[in-house]
Amino acid sequence: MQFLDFDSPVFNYINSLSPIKPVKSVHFTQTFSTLSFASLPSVFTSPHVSSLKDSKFLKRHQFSDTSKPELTSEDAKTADTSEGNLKPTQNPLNQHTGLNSSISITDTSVVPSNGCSHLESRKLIYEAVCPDTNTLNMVDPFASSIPFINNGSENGSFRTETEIKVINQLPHSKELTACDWDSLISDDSELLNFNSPSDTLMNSQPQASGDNPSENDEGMQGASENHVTVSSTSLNNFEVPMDDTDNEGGSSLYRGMRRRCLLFEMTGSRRKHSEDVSNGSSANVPESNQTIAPNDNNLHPPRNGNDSSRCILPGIGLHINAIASNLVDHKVVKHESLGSGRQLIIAPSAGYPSTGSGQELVTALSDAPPFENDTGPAVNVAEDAFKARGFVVNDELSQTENAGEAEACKRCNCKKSKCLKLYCECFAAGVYCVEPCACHECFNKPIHEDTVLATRKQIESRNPLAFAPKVIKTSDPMQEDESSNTPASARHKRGCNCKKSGCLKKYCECYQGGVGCSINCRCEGCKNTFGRKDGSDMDLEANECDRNGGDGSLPMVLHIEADPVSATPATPSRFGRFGKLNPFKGGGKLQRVGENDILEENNTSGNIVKSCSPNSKRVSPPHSIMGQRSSMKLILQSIPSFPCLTPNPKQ
DNA sequence: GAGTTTGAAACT
DNA sequence: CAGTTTCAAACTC
Repeated sequence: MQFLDFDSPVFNYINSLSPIKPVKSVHFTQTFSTLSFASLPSVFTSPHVSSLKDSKFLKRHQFSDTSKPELTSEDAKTADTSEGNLKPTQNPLNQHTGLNSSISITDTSVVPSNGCSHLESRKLIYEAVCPDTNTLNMVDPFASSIPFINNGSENGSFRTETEIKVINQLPHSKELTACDWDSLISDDSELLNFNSPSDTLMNSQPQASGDNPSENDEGMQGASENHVTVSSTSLNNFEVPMDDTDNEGGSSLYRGMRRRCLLFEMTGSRRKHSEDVSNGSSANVPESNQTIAPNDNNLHPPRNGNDSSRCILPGIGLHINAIASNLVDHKVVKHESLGSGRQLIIAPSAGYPSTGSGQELVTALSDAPPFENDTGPAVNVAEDAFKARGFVVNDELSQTENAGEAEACKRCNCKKSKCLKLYCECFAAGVYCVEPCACHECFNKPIHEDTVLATRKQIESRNPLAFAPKVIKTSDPMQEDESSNTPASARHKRGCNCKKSGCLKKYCECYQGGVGCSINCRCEGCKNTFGRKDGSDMDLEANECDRNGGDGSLPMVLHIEADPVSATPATPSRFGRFGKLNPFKGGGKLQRVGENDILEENNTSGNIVKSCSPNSKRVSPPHSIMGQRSSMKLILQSIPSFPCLTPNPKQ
């Protein structure tokens, strides 16, 4: 905001577009962040998840990678040096923001700053497809959200209804169901709101993020130097050059948002770059993948991939480990992010977050000042930010962060699997291995993206839920047992098969996931403190939780109330990561995890995500964020609800 | 840090 | 689908 010249034509223009005032943008920021998280919808990878999904993933994850990856050593240097300037790629912001960009009044025609017109076309198609792929939505947390985001981002502008319509008209668009788009478009007002914030962001935000230097080298430079070009409305253009002076302070929020956006965009941009550069790096990717992910093709590993902190792979479901990792990553982000914020990208998970999450973190950090109530130490701020975002962040998370640095640093140690099997925690969690990993002959790196994706596909073909979150909340009456109201209501998707551990050690996935055993378990001598297979001892849970709470070693479990519509198990974790919810139902509003109040308030909608830690501790919503709630809601809605729940086998 | 245990994942 | 093998995390010392 500060950077913005309120008097500038651009600003005026923006104002005219949106009722929202810049000042409020802050809230939006969070909201936005939330979106990011939210972006991931649910999740289960369904068998359908096709390449599309993958592709999306790739993009995402590129985002994540982007943070570093894009930067070549050279870039990195420049970026770093310039970082002060906020390398921030305008692109990211711009593109990404596009999402928000209501402003984006944009012409659909706008060519992304990136300049990849053809890409865009692809993207368009892709977008169209995405909506369809309910499956995607369902399946890939990343994917679902991504499409929109990416689209917007890639295109550099968010599509307005008109745009959307146009898209529909596109050849591929036919795949889209009208409903899908409708849902997307459905609420203009909301959309506007949503956008407006972003607009603000756009304007206000400097591109601090250096996230995608590569991507936007041009854009960025231009952006930084230039001022917003409203004309095309493309976000990219739109961007206001925040000059180097990114305000670290207030703008920081925006910055965070941007980053997220950037991440998404980055993917796309990355891909573009990668295309240029690589083609062959990766080995064999099934055509399907390629076709599906037009952009995916040549992924560039950001520098080897090593640099990239974990990159989230597309569409992978949450993994118990992932959760922990995420936590860890987040933490890391905090520390690092404070500085430049690039590092943040790490989203885990999945993560989801991935990416999103990672960014979120970043955002949080950077944003922290604005949000933070208490302004405590950076850490606190970050945590607050998390909570504020409604992340899955729950106490557990906090605990984990506090306690678990070691945990956070955990990485895989694969010797023979090449990190391409589910044995590998990183791979299973949908993230690339990073340097901290002690793996040998690791193929789970961006550089081998194609291989990774191909392997993923293969595994999914064998078991569609292989990458689905392992712990899910079952509201299914059938499965639900007495424990249903407790965190234990979450259950391991497959159940454990413990023979000797008594389900009291982390060998047991149920225990590890902080959930009780269920009828799905074949365990012997179950003593799971979170809930025995027979349903007894739930009372122990509380105690256990408390105990565990201390170490925070156990992953938190999100509870998602069963969505009648989506039979898919809501993956707690995923949601948590991405914060998205089931967009499926029309109007369903996503709730922030952990904010019980909100949940209650919005319960009517039906889809609710709750975050619970195994501890059952209640997560208290950030006080300061109240205003944000509304924004979140807006966001949620503004996020296109995924049209069809029905899995679209066809990608 | 090395070795053992464990159970999921993968294979047959 | 069941049995076996492989694998890497969790655990123990």
